[in-house]
Amino acid sequence: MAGPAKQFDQQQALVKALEVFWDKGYEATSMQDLVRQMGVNRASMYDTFGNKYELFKQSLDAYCQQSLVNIKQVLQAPGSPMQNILRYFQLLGSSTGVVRHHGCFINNTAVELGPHKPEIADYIRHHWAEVEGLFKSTLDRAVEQGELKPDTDTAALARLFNTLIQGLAVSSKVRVPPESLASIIKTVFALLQAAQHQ
Amino acid sequence: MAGPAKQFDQQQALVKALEVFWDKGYEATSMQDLVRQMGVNRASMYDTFGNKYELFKQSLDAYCQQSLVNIKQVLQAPGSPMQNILRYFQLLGSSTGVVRHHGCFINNTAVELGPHKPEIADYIRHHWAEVEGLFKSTLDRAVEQGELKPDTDTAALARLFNTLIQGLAVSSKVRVPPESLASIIKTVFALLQAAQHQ
DNA sequence: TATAAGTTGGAATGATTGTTCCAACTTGGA
DNA sequence: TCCAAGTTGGAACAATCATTCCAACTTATA
Repeated sequence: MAGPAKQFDQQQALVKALEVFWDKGYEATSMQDLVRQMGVNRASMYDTFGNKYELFKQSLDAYCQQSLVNIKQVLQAPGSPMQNILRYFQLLGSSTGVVRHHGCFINNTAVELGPHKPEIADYIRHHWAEVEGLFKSTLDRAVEQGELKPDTDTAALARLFNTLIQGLAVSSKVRVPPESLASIIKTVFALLQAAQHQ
Repeated sequence: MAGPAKQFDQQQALVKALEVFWDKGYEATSMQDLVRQMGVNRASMYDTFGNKYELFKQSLDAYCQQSLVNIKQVLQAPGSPMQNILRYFQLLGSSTGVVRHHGCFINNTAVELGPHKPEIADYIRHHWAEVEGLFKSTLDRAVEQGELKPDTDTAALARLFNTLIQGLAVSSKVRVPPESLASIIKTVFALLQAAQHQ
């Protein structure tokens, strides 16, 4: 093979594309927007990433992988499993968290494209299954360590947590005050706490 | 005033427009789609509803009003307040409910337009405040009737319910099996039940 | 029945959409 | 130092976008 190497960093360009899709959504993002923000030539973009839809899927994939890394980092930290889960929810509501930032890209994509792109719906469903798996194994450790009662349905609780995250992400879209969102998390953990002492 | 009356039912046309926006979202819906589905002339549409954005807002308003009627009908039914709330969640997951249908139009709109149209974000935030108000007054009745402990934070619990609805609506977009969603609702109510006997 | 107000279909608008194409340029291997 | 492979900028593409405009038509009132 001859010819010059690409004049742009492929990974970095993908992150730029992700930011645009994250902010505007799939339909509202034009190739013009992408070319401008990515700082890459039109032809190079098509040559490297295929087309708008393929580029979008690659952006989604990058985001999901990073998301799993972030979740693991918090949930699998040493110390109390339940405290780790609580900390994860608190991070969501922090200034850099999904709730205060542009919301969650996966959430946006599920809503916008889920019903019309089965391929993307499947991808997200599987991603969420992984997320819930991480929550479940953390909850199982909590059971082992006596933080939760032995008969706890950890799988269902893990699904509840993910559903709650999606709900918080949607609420954040209309600028619900952070205190309101914090009170929701507090309520759930208080319920969980109370149910242990039955 | 002279001249012929409109040859179409304004209310009926609005419902048709709502269906299209509900299915495809704001950006992905073209005026062509609307003209076709509404069965109305292009010029009549602009004359009657203004433009695409105004038509969208009127669709959203119609949906929200109907939504409040539906919620009231279930929550304010005679009998146990907590049973009414449970029944509302079960209806969401039924064959005609939001979870199995195209999802919730308010949810879709919050995600797609919330961050970029403050006017719409405000509208939805206020609508959700009304919804939460309905849940809260139902929960307050539950406290009065001894179904919930007197120190229950009914406002926070009402917010939790709405957040949960939003989360379920998002999950439904990627065809999460209805049993999974049902198990989440079951878990929440079991937690609530358990916390009463502390 | 004549007139004016209002509605309707369809063409036309200019802007923007995603994508393709091509000539100019750059660089690795012989 | 050539040549071929590959990249780049920018023009060009047809299709579609939301919106406007106008002539033909319909109807309520006088």
